[in-house]
Amino acid sequence: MSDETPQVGRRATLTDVARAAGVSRQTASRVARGGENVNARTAARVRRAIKALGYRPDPIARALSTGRGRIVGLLTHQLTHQRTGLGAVSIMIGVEQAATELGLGVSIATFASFDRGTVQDAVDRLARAGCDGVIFMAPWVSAAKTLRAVEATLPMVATSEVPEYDGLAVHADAAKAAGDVVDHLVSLGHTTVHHVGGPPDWTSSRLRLLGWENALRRTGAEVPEPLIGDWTARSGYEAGLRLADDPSVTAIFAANDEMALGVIYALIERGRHVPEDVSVAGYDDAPGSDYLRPPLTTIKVDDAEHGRQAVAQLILRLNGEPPLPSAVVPHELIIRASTAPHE
Amino acid sequence: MSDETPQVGRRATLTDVARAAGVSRQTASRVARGGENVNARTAARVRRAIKALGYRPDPIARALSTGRGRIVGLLTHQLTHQRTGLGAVSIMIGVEQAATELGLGVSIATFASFDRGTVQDAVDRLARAGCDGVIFMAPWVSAAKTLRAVEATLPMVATSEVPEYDGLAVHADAAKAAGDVVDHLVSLGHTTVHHVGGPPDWTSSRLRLLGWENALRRTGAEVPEPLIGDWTARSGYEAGLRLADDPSVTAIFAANDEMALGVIYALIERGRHVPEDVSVAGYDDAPGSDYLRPPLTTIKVDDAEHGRQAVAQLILRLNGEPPLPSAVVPHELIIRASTAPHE
DNA sequence: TAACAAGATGTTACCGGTAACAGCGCCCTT
DNA sequence: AAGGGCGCTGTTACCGGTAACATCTTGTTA
Repeated sequence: MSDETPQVGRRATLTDVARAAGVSRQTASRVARGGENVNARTAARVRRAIKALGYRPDPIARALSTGRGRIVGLLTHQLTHQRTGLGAVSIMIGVEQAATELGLGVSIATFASFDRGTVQDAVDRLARAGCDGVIFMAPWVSAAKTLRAVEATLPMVATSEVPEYDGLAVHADAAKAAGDVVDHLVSLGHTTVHHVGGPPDWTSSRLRLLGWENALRRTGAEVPEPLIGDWTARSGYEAGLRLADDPSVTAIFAANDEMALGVIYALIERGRHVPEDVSVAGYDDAPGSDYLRPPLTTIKVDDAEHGRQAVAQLILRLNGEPPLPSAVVPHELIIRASTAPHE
Repeated sequence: MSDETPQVGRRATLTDVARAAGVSRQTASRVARGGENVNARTAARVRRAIKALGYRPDPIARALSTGRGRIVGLLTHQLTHQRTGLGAVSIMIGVEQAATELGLGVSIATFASFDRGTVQDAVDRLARAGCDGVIFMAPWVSAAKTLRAVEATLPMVATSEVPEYDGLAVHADAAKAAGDVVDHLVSLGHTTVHHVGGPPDWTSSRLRLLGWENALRRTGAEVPEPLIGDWTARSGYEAGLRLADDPSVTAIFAANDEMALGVIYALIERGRHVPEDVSVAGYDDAPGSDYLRPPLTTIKVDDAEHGRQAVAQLILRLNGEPPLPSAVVPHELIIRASTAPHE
């Protein structure tokens, strides 16, 4: 094994390359980055040396020198339940895929509570870690101030719509999706649709509720008082108990699949059949929702694509280019057996 | 606003602190790190300057200088379904919590397929990003070689047991957990327990199957041929169809909740009641499994704790200290209505 | 043919830390 | 009183890159 075998011993540096190619470090650096203003013959020689030595630039040194780390920060919270969990991990994977494709690293920071200080700590960690920009999974409604504070620290893209915040955000059109669910149920002959919403301080709750309400209004249907859950099946169950004994309830839209599960449980427990007596729809297309009894009508969003689009927007932002106008993640209404014609 | 207001303008550096305190940069550095061999009075002066200027060390510069990045790498794959998805995100959160507590950053890299090259690329990315060590979520059986390759690049802790790999790993005792399920079913009067396993190249499949088999053997029960699924509810459904018509089947243990869902769907479709005719148990305690009909008996593992323990082991490893012997994540059998006495 | 622009390369300094070593004062030995 | 060790502090160099500027060729133009 010769001294120059790649991967053995100390990693090759630019200085090694320069020496091997008989040029200055600076010239080697120029070639390594793309070779502007370098003679073709020289460049070829340097490239040969790079290959022979297995040289790869050290991102840390580069970051120190340029002040830019070529790292995307991922800021997310620690709730582990369904809504956040599975969607979040898919978004993360999308982010990582897109970032890697662009040669960027990904650092993560999480926060346990939604208050300003905690979040700011997390952003600071990312900033100090050399992140050039942040993708912020900020799911709660009153995040506007926090978002502005984060944006002041680092360029940012949010992964949800946030009221009173007009910075960059990539998101699915949750209100439209909720409207699709309502339209579907109305078209099945239901005169109105009841709603079991998520916690009011969550953006997704708010938008799903809004979309539900607007769609009902649009069709001229009565808008019943919504019930509020906390995303868990148990809270869905409790809401379901309250709806089960009201014979005018024939269609229920739960803001996520888990709560839909609880709703169905309660309905059945009270002797009402799904979907014969009551149609139930969810949101998220959680794994397994196709083999519930009955299989659940729900909304599916491509979360990985969500993550990829967020990175795309962030990169444009970092390069000072105008954002893509099309940054809305597509959704799809998946109709299954939990919703059926009324009467 | 004075020049010294923290957070305004350029971040304070060690040089700024040194100048403000009237000492050399080196002394300032010593104090910033803990103040060995520094006069108490001097140290106090430096600390005051640090506070006044809002100085915080730059991890990048430190990493360049020391060669250690104070970053934990998180290596995981891109499958988004249940088993990986939700468990993975919880482990990640645990990792991030523990790392943050220790003042470490977290970088992630994902890989799309299990082949050596792809995984090695991902580790390399982490290595170049300044990670000191890696937590590797390597869920497949034949990973031993890959693990050794990763370990050769960076100190590593795996989050699953891997056959023929004797490096550090933190994991739940999946075989024991599977045994607990079987024991529970046997104690209910079932003469044997059928199994719907996950893909054979997954460690968790293998261990759950092994634990199931051993427990049956131990109790002297017959060991029926296991059926193999792919973690999805659909595959559980298909397995369920094959078991449904065999009257000797009275208890089924599925290797995850999603497949259990499919199994139950098939059984009911074929007119067999759960749990009256057939008991079904799953694994994972997926959100909502408490409001399935019937609520699902399953195994719950504290994934966040899993992540925390992995970090703890990694840190010991990095410091050259002996690993904790107790690195087994506890699990819990959760008994619900999907399992019932036989006869 | 002198002047000058553009291309190619090298030199120097710097990013913000840390390590290694040198120097200085002081107290304690002997 | 000289020597030695210790506590504290400063100096210098280095980590692996990049930016800014200087220098030296060329080829082009007036």
